[in-house]
Amino acid sequence: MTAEHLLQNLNAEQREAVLHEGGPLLILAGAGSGKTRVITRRLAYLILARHVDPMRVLAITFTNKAAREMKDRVLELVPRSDLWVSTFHSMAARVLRREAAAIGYKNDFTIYDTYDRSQALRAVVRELELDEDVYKPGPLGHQISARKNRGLAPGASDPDVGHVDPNYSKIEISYAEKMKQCCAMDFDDLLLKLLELFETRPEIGERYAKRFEHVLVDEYQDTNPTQYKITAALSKGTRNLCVCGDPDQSIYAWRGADIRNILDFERDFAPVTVVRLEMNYRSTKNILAAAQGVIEHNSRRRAKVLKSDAAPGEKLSMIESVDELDEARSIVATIRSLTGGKNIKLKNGEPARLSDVAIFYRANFLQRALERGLRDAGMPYRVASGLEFFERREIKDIIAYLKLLINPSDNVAFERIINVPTRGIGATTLEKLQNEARRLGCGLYEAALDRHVRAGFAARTRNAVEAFLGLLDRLKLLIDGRAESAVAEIVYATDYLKYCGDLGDAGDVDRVENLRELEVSAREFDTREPGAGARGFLAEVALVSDTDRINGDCDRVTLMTLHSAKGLEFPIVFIAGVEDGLIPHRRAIEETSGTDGLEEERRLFFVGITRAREHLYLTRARYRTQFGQRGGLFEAETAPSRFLDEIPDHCLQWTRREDSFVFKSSGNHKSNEDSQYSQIDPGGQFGDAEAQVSDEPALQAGMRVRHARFGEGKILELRGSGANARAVVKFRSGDEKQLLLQYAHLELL
DNA sequence: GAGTTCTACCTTTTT
DNA sequence: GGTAGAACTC
Repeated sequence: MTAEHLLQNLNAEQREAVLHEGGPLLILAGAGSGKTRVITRRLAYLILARHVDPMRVLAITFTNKAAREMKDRVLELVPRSDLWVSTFHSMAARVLRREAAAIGYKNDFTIYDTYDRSQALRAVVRELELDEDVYKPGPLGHQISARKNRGLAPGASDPDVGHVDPNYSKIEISYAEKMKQCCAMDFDDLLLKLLELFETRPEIGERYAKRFEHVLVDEYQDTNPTQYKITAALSKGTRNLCVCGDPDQSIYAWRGADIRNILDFERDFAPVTVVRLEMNYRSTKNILAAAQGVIEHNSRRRAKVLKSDAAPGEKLSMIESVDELDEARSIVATIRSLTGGKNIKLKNGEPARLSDVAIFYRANFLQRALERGLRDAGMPYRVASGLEFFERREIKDIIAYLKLLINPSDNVAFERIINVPTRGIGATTLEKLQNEARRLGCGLYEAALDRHVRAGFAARTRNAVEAFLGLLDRLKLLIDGRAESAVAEIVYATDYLKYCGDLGDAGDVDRVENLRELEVSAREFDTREPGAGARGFLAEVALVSDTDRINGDCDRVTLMTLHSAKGLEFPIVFIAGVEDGLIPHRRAIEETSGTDGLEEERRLFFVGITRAREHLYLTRARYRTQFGQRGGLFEAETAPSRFLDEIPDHCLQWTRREDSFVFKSSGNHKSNEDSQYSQIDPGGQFGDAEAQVSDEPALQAGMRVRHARFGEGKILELRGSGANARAVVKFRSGDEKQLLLQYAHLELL
């Protein structure tokens, strides 16, 4: 590869961005404008043509997966170029592991995720003897995070609010102390401590600023104030800072991102070269027109129109189905019609495959129904979003062992595993240990190691605790070895597989599977990062999300949230749950002041639309189950998203799936998939009289029935028809419930 | 101290 | 409908 090659197939603006020599550069890259290509070429060009030492280039991405991809793509252009590509968080962790002593931490500090943070906060509230119903760990953590991101010290008063609840201040202070004591940092701490390091030890900051001759930050519209300061600190020396982003794709204000970072970049880093990439190479004209129509409704926005040479392509489809299961089926049916081999060909001339298809949704709970639909239809899929693997109990348990072995001060890990698998150490013993630890001013593990402390326990407890300590002692050797053997040994030595069986629930097979998978990813890590070992594995695992775990080489449909879809593209895209209250999300509108919340929702929808290259389907369920039976089921029909009105009419075709369809389908999913769609009939009433599933006896008022959950009761009244058929039942408990027959599975007595 | 059932809450989005 | 912690029972 020569430098000349790196400039091929670039338009004038892209070329300018690649060639820009030094000094602050702002790349305003519209959706689908070839940003990734520009960035990777630029990095390669720096190395090949300007002979910058790869070691002296720092590139920051939004996710670990993006980091890996960027690194791979640069390696394709320039083999053996050892760039530093990572997220802000892993970059911070990496620097801090090296420099921890300078801010009074040990190198082996633990990284707490949101769950660990909640555990720590729960403990704090308990220690302070405050009301746990008032001070809930989730919201507390959120608030602490928000305050940290605004640069407020623990317990500091908030100039914008004035009065701060003194109990809250106490919690915040104790939490900070606890983190210090456990030698732990949460996600926000990683960034803040890095900044603290740079500020309190300027010579260290300068060393890094000097080391990085070029700094590049991708997705700059989603950086928060702390990240802004880190960026500024790192690029202070050379001023060779290139940031890249799109204000229209800013979707992380809720976690402290500040869109002003990108809007004010020109002012803050003046003089700045600005390159605008506005030629869209990704989507059909129809998709682009829809995206443009939507985003133009944002008032706080610099006008920008994406250009395109593409063909108009197909219209977008809006499919309105009966309920969430029907929605899933409609998606399956559509995918089948697109990918069945003889069917459509994509622009590249290849027939569409399942891996060309992605399904996006606003909230994780939508995933379940979609998955069910796909699974029932036997359609392979993979889920690339949210809390899955690393949130699993068994995974967290094994990781907690690793954490404690590496960082013996980690009280949260200690509490998690002292009795997992169960070994006869209960709440009483733990409480004693906590008291002793407080008295001695040490961690729980250290307290347990003290024989005087253990002397206070009953013989049986003492034995159990000593067995536990012995176990840890034997495992200790593992932390300097390979990640795979550490994981495998912990599972083996704790007899964890047996414990999985003892839990006696339905999930034990999955648990064993998951543990296998953990071993596999440990092995992969060992191969990928030879020498990093168990320590390195733990460090990585703490910052890795599930999104990072998906790999592209299998022929499956991909499911993910709209947020994790950012930066990706697919030939065929479905966005499910395009309903008001979901997109835009109810809480985004309610909780955020003014129109900001709504505008961010609109950007999120825009991000979703612009992921699609050729085919875009929007779907909605007219009735959506939320909170099981209690929620949305009995509420009025969902409303189509208000954003749909913003899509030009000529781009969008509406389709409505009929009600009776669901009933015919009951029990036999296969038959539905090729069932007909019907064109919307504005005047027509769809509800028909076939209220009952054919093989179920007709219900009548007065009949006695049993419900799986509510028990026995009497039908007072029957209402509605079709999918809407309901029974009002008075149960023994005295409760009167309205149940949808379709779901209630009432048993006749 | 362990195991079972009960209850509340949940559903924004993630490093 | 599913989870996680609390309350309750043995």
